[in-house]
This record gives sequence, C-alpha cells and structure tokens, in this order.
Amino acid sequence: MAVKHHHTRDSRDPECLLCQALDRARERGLRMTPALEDVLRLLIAAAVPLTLADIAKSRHLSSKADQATVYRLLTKLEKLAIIRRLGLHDRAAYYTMIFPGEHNDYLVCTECGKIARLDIECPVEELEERIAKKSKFTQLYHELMFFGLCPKCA
Amino acid sequence: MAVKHHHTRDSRDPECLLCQALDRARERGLRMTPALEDVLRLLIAAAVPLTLADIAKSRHLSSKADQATVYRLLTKLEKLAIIRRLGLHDRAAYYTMIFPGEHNDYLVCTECGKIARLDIECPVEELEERIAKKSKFTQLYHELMFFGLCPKCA
DNA sequence: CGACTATTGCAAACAGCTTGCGACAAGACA
DNA sequence: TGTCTTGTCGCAAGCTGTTTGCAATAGTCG
Repeated sequence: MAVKHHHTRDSRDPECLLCQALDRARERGLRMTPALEDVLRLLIAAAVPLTLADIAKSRHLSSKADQATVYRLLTKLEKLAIIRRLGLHDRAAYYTMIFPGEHNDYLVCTECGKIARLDIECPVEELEERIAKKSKFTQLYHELMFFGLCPKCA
Repeated sequence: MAVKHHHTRDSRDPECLLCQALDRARERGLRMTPALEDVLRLLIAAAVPLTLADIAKSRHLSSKADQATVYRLLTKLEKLAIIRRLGLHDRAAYYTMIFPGEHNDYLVCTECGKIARLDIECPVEELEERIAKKSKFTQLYHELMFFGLCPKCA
C-alpha cells in the first residue's frame, strides 16, 4: 500500500492504488483537489474503516481539511461506488475503500470498539445471488460482522 | 405472536413470549412496570427491528412512555441480553428481541430504508466458531446484512 | 403498611451529521 | 497564459437521534 511518488494529473502509476482511485474519481466528474487526494490516501492506507472524524482530524492531511469538506467528499465517493459506508456498532459511520473482489468482513469488540478486518473466505456469495433473484433487489451487497468481547476487555 | 391474556406478576402463561421475556427481565433485577411491558410487547410483536423513536412514538403504548424512559429500558434490556441493538444503514439504532436459536439476517433497501427479515439458513455458524477460537474473543455473535435497491426504488 | 431504591418524566446537554452561503480555485477553452 | 464557468472549500449555524441530571413517583420486600 505504498504511496510514494508524486501524484499529479499527468504523472500516474497504473499500479498505484491512489492513482487508480483518483482516476476513477476524475472520470466521474470530481475535480482533483488536495482534499480529495488526502481523503483517498488515508482510506487506502488504513487497515480498517475510518470515521469522518478520523479523517478530518488526521494529522497526515496536507491541508487540514474541514469536516464539512471531508463529509461532502465521502458522500460523493460513496455515491460513485469508490468507497463504502458501514454501520458498525458505534454511533458513527465508517468508511472504507471498495477494492474489486475484496471482502469486508469485520470483527468488532463490543466494549472498546476496536475493529479488525477478517481475512476469511466468506460463505455468503452464493447465498447473495439466491437472495438477489428471490427478492428482486438490485445492486446487492452484504456486510458480515462479528461482535464479541476482545481478550483485553473480557 | 398473540398476546392476549392479562400479564401480572402472578398470572403467567409459560407459552407466552411476553411472559417469558418479563420473567427473564425480573430475574435479572428489573422491576415490573407498564413501560417495560409496553416496550417488550412492541418488540415481540414487531416483524422487524424497531428504533427508539418507533417505540416511544407508538400509539399502542398504554402509558405514552417518554423517550428517555424507553431509551433507558432498551439500554438495560440490551445489557441483559434480552434484546439486541443493530446498526443498520440508518443513523438510528435498531432493536430486536433475541430469541434463542433464531437468526437475525436482514435485507435493507439503501434508498427507502425498508427492512425485511430473511428466513435463510445462515451459513456463518461454523465460521463463527472458528473465529471465536482463533481470535480469543468471547460472547461472539454475528450480523449478516444484505443491502440493495428494492424494486420500488430502482 | 412503610421503607428502600429503581424507575419515571421533563428539560437540557451532547455527538455526529448536514447544509447555506460567500469566497476560492480547478478545468476548459481561447 | 488569461479568462470564464462551475465545482469545491471553510465557516458557522442547524438538525437528528441519543444521553444525562434531577426531583418526583412507584415497585418490591419485609
């Protein structure tokens, strides 16, 4: 997930996840702004989903983006299917990149709220297709979350 | 889910879900109040999870319970593992009864927010045990949610 | 019945999200 | 590069759903 080189409109590394995401955003009409790059960089670098506050208060922002700005970017990116919003156990919404073919299954401590991504083969795929057919819902996706008490809190 | 007879501390029908829930609550130290009975009755009768507002504003309450009261009851019932709080796609928290052996898998429309309970055999059970062992988390449970556009919103 | 203490209702505080508005800046085009 | 158009930004205020302090009330137990 290394993001080293300089990202401008013209210097793009096709292997770089940030470049890919920026391209995708631009294709869909977003302007290339420092705030957009910051938000995407943070989300790509994060191992777990982030909240609006996580991003707005991050010290790794070049430009100290306002929370309203971050909020609007997150909303747009979600609409463009570049990121996904998760409802975890918290009061806050969590955001995470959508990488094709990747799963987002999480293990969350109900006490301290710590989140871990689960690298499991998710057994829900096939079920999802069946539900899509039966329910006539479109654009179906799923969230699988495990909750429990982590060793530290127990 | 019929709840017909009168519920007092002394007249209990062991088949009645409301009686069972009330007994369970009383065993764990809660007092038998009209508000408690109302909240449990609504949750038991509901086919889908309810929000705090759903319950506090319901016209089927005998006592027009204040939202603060409902809030505190829901919090206590959750701690006592009588009900469960779900984070759906909404900003609000949803609550649902915990019935032993029953699954809580939902299909939610991302546009209109309508919730449907899925009656499926959930393939996650076995996975859950494996995760419990590997992660050292205790009191593990899961939530499986499917999101999509319902036919009406599409 | 009487005492003890959980529970209630009200109102105010709170957290996180959302929006209006005027200033600003990215992108397009000459 | 200069100019125009329109998306984006920061600020501050507003909103929604949740949480809490406090004094009054009402279950529960002896």
